[in-house]
Amino acid sequence: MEKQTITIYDVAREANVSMATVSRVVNGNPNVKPATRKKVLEVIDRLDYRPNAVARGLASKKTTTVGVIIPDVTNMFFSSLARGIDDVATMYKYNIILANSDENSQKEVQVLNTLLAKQVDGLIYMGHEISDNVRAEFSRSKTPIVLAGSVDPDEQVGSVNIDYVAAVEEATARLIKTGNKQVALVTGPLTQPINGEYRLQGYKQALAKAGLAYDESLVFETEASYHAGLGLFKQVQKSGATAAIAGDDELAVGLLDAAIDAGVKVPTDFELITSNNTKLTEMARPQLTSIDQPLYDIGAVAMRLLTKMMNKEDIDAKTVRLGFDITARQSTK
Amino acid sequence: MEKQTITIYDVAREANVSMATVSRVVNGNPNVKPATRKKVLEVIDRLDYRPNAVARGLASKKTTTVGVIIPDVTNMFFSSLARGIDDVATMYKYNIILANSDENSQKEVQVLNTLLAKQVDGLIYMGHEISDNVRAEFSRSKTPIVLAGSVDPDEQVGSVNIDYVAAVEEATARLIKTGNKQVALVTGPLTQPINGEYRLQGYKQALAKAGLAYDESLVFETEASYHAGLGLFKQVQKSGATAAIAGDDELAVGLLDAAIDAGVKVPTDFELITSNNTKLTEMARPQLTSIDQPLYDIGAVAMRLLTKMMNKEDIDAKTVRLGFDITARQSTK
DNA sequence: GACGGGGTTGCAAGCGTTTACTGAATTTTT
DNA sequence: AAAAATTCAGTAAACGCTTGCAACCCCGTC
Repeated sequence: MEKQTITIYDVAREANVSMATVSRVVNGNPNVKPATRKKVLEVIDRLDYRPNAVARGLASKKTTTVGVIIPDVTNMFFSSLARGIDDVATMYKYNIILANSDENSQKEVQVLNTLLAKQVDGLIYMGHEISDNVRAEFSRSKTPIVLAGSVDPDEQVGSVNIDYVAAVEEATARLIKTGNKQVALVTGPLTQPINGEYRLQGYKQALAKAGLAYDESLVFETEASYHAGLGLFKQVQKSGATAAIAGDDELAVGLLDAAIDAGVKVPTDFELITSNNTKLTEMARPQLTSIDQPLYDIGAVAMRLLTKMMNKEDIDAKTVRLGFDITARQSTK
Repeated sequence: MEKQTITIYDVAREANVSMATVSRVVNGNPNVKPATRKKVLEVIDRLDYRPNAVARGLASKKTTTVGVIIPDVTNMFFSSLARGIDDVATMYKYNIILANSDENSQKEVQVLNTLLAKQVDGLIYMGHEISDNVRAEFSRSKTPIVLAGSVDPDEQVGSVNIDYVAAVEEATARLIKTGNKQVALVTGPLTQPINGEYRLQGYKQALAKAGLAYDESLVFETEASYHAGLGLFKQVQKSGATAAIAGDDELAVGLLDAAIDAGVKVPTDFELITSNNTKLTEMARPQLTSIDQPLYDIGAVAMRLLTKMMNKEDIDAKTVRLGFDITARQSTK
């Protein structure tokens, strides 16, 4: 004897009204006499009725669920964004289907399809590189999509981020101002626009403005991970650089730890600025000076933007650029 | 002119078969002649048909979606579990609805209800304390539930974790062996069974076996956060403790950083063992010795267990206890 | 006291699939 | 070669809810 799930019919019967009426009170439709509403509400409460969201979704063509594609929840950068996303999603009564992609375009396409099959009302994409396949899916689908913390040269979909060019330029300038003639740029793959186009450009601009020549051997392309940083420091040091901009916090901590392990004093002998201002920057010793992009807010704003799109409200701008700061800590003079 | 979404009917018509047949091929039902299957598949491909998961869910009463309640994605401990969960979920064709609860029982109940309304096939709960409200919802619902990385004295639902008593006992013993007469235990709220019952018990057992008296003033109850650790170190030091067991990695890093900031040498003057072996333990300097609970695996196994429950397979044990280790690093002698 | 209307409520048609059940076609038995 | 068993495919009834439309009730009006 399974406990029979109770439906809108059961409520209707018990309350002596039609299911349409029950549906109306459940949905807050004003066309219900207060007395009736009260009666129905009581029955709902008594029967512990809980509307079946799947049936609702089928009938209304809205699932109040959005898909979120994330490279890796375990990465603070993305989990911070995710937290912002989830909080405003909750605020607007949406739920989030979270799917890890490992930045693997095949998985991304795969995930994108199951998400669309599940009829999500919207989609938030995080990741540093939008492959052609993914881009194709984006333009084919008419589901609203917003990029969070990602840049995309062709602005097909919504997106929220900061001005990475300006941020890196400012950070680099700062390092130059404290006397560093050779500043290294250490980032993830240059194929990712955020690195290969934006950060690199900001870096070059700062150099140019300071009258310094651009030296390719000071640009290090690696994986954005702690271990990559740890392993790369020696080379960075060998290049003659006395300071570095890191494109990722874990990467920066790796660099920092390697410096410490090698007996290099930070910031005295080597200065370091990182990019994401996650908790890690505070936890490191010395604490890391960082470009402060408001991760949580980026996620939050992205989700907010998405709600507007799902609501078909007018959007003033499909891409929102949030402000950034540079938080000075102990890894710079 | 909106692009009309195409349904199973469209496919059926184009392929000159009934929708039932299309449904069969989509679901891999063997009762379809190969030739027919091929024909249908071609049409599906040509029309770019994608089965509507919501309709499927309604008809089949399965959503291939599981709910995951997490205190905070931003916390490495939980995000590591989440990653394990998502990976095996994906492996078994499930998706995950992720909801942050902030360990707030009101939010938890709230979330639990929307998750159940969405007809998730199963539920994974993370959190250190199961409030009575939540427990009540658990026993009322007939949806399979598994706790990941959480302990619950009354074993109503499935759960996957390690033997926290033994782990802390071993860690404490280790600290005692290296000569510490006064070992502090620094954890989150003692109201959480994992702290107030398990860890504390393990701690006491180690003390007892070493013939040391239990001293309440060496037990510190705080919030499991970096800042809490940072602020608490002075008190810990004042208590006379020369070593500590921390119940959380961020907390431990806080303690460690405060020690460094105060000029206390770790491990020479103060030894520290933490509990979760997240990436943080490697990133800290000195690196943190830690109880090594296999977070990813706990998540993975929890999800695996859940799939079995959803499948109504026989379960040998509702609660599985994974092994643990103690990874020695630089914060202990 | 018949009439016009707004406020309420019920009816019933979907929403896009799954899945008994049935029936026809084909193959296997005997 | 007829009977029995299989295979393959179609019919139609759910699944639980939303929603346009129609019907009804109750007032205030004239």
